[in-house]
Amino acid sequence: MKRIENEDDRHITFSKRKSGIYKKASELTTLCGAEVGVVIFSPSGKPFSFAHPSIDSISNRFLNRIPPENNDTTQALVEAHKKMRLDAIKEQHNELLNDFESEKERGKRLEIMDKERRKEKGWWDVPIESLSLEELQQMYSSFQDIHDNLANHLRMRSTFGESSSSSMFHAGTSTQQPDQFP
Amino acid sequence: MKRIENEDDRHITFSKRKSGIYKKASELTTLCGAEVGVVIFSPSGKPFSFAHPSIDSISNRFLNRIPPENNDTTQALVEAHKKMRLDAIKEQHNELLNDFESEKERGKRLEIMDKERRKEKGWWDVPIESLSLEELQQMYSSFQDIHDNLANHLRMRSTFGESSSSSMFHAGTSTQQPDQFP
DNA sequence: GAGGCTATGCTTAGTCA
DNA sequence: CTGACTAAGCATAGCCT
Repeated sequence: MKRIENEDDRHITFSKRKSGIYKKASELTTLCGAEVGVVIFSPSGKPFSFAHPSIDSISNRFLNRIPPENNDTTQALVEAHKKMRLDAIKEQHNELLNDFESEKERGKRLEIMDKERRKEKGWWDVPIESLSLEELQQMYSSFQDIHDNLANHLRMRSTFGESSSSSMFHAGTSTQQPDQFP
Repeated sequence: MKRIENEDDRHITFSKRKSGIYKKASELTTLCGAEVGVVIFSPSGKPFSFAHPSIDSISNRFLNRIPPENNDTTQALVEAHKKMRLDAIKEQHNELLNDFESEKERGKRLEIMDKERRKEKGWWDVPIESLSLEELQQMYSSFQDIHDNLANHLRMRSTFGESSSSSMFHAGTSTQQPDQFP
């Protein structure tokens, strides 16, 4: 499976397969009741897209809104869209563009904050769900080290009392020594 | 062709066909050099997505910008019915919405991580020497809990495991890779 | 939930209109 | 760019682990 070099063949294949994907997508919606959106850029950069039940429904779902109307058939939606006045679409388009831009900037801001906080606060303060298996394993062994560390400390204290000399020992500064997970 | 009524069958079909669509999409990119993005909501409302080369690349292309960083690795983030053809503005409109949704999804993800991180104030990052024996013991058992928690998590993952290796598909939980641990 | 298996039917490449 | 046609190949429903 590799790139089709002949230009005409490539275009034909693109068109046919695009239709094929649209069909698969619609079948998924009818069979499973899923909502599907597809965006495709042709090799020449032309944009195509498909969505069911409608773009609005899918975007509303993203925006946690209640769909204003959800009983429309796809055909009806297509007709409705065709009937929409050009300037109305353009207006919405521009509005969306603005929203998209601010949303994108917000995302960037959050991401930067995220990274900075991670630097400040340390590697352990991360939601477990978002970690890969390897990262989780590393975290596990790191905590094991800390755990052992604390155990030693407790043992020392209860044996020799408060005689700790090194003043600024932090629990979390243990060195990483990846152990095998049982 | 109609909705599958049996719930189990419907879920299985959904999962298989989703993979099928992802495959078709990736084939389209390799055969024709197209860029494809797919967003799917399962019948239960769970979001899935697929994109090649990446969501960012596609949205940047749409915004006529030069991609800030173009890693060709396939990423996960994000189909159909009889073919319907839309005019160029409608298509652009849809694409913008799709990209907007993806961006929103990403923002939401980051925000959730942010909140979760805010909740926990890093209570363990305290000099051990400054703790009383009692506090130290509490800390010890807390770390034991975390430790056990991680162990459970690891066991669950390695048993029922998310198919974490194939990076092309993801279940909408997170695409964010945390920084590497020390 | 994931993956293997098989018969069936659908999709596709190639070609022409 | 779309439609039709055919042979070959692929996806999938259903069933099982």
